[in-house]
Amino acid sequence: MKEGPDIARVAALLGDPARANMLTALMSGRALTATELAQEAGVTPQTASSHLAKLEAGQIVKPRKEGRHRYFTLSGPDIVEALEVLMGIANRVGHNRVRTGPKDPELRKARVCYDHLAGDMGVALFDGLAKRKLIESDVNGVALTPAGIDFANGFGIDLDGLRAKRRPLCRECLDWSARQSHLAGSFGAALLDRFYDLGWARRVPESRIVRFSDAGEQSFRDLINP
Amino acid sequence: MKEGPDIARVAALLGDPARANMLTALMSGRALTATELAQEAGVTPQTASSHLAKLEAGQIVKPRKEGRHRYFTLSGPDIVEALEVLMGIANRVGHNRVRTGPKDPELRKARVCYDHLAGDMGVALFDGLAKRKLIESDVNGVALTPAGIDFANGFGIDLDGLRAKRRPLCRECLDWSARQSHLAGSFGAALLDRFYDLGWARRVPESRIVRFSDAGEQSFRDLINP
DNA sequence: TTCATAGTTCGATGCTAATCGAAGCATTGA
DNA sequence: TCAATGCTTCGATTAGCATCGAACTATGAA
Repeated sequence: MKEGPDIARVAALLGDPARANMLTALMSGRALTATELAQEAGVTPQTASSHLAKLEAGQIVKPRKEGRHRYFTLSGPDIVEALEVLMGIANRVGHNRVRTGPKDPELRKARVCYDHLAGDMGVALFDGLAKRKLIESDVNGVALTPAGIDFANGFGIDLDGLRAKRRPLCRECLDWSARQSHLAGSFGAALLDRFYDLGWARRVPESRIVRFSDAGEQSFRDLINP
Repeated sequence: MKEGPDIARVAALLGDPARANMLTALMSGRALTATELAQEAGVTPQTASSHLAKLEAGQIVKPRKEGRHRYFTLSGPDIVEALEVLMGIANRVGHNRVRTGPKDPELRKARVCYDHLAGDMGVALFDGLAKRKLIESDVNGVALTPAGIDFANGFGIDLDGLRAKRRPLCRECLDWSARQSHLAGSFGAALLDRFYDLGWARRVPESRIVRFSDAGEQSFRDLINP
């Protein structure tokens, strides 16, 4: 008999198109209701309910009851990690969904990865901050330099507040479309929040796309390439 | 319509018990023949052939023809990464098939997990490095401390060379015989290579067992418990 | 109370895929 | 040439499961 963790059981849960669509939608970081997830997956509420029951039993998602809604979130960061790795593989071997809609180019350019910026602009942000020596990447991972700390404070980010949380400040996250690192962690999330607040960009509803205004994109370019 | 990489297709390939068994066996890093993989998976050669054809079409494994054998290997380090992440999730949510660990005591003591050390000694290595504060583990994973970087350089490991690769330097890999973490990633692999080079240990052919010499084991104990 | 919405359960259906026996190639060795 | 081994293809069987219509429960609003 085989020993060890039963990866087939977990992988099978991620291996159904409808469930994969739901989980991908949850990577936006928002909690979604059962009905919303049904729409995301393109199935009826009954089918979605069956899938969600399976995902819940397998502890892939966590439900939270609120009024007559049930909101679902991913059960942990390891799920996000697994989905990202699988996306990387699917991308490498060319398993892309055949019908690449009009959204695809926008998605590759700038999208939200859980709560931080990914896509070409996410990678550009990471590289730009590194080139300006605001972040520094050593064997431990990424960290803010002293200059980076000054920058963050000047940019309106409450670093002390972020540090109080358990979550790491900076973290690399591999981008499936660009195949390079972008900036994750609470600092990465805070940066994206500031972009929203400054009006540089906004979320396109019902998708993971982050759309920059012309002026916002110019400001962004100035930021990373002064 | 949905956009992005088709993770369901990849996940479904990993989501069948027979295929998952084969892939887990290939994590030993050795190339295995179709018949060997059939035995590992506990299915007949015909069934295994069908599975291998699917895995090959999905570019999860790579075949290499040699005489009248076909040797299979995993198609890339990202596959290993995916399997490791899935193992971590499966363990976290308690999806274990485990009743008993590896029966062979030697296998339980020290074996290779793809390319790094697993088993009791793998766990001891992880704990020892942590106790010496050479590695540090936070919510997002493991990382080398500054002292760890010095140690690695002094131990003959080319960290800059390792970092040039896309593969993560440090990663926790859950040990299913000891049920604790051992050290994976390129640094974990480099450590095991050094053990071989230093003559501390060698691979037992035709198995995943790593056999330490008496002197080698003593040096290993000194390393992790100075 | 009555109606509307959110979500689930049940049952039927239909499709996919895993499995293995039997037979067929292909390579190697005698 | 013949036999043995490694592996694949074919065909039939089976089981699981995704799907949805219909009916049911629960919450909230009028």
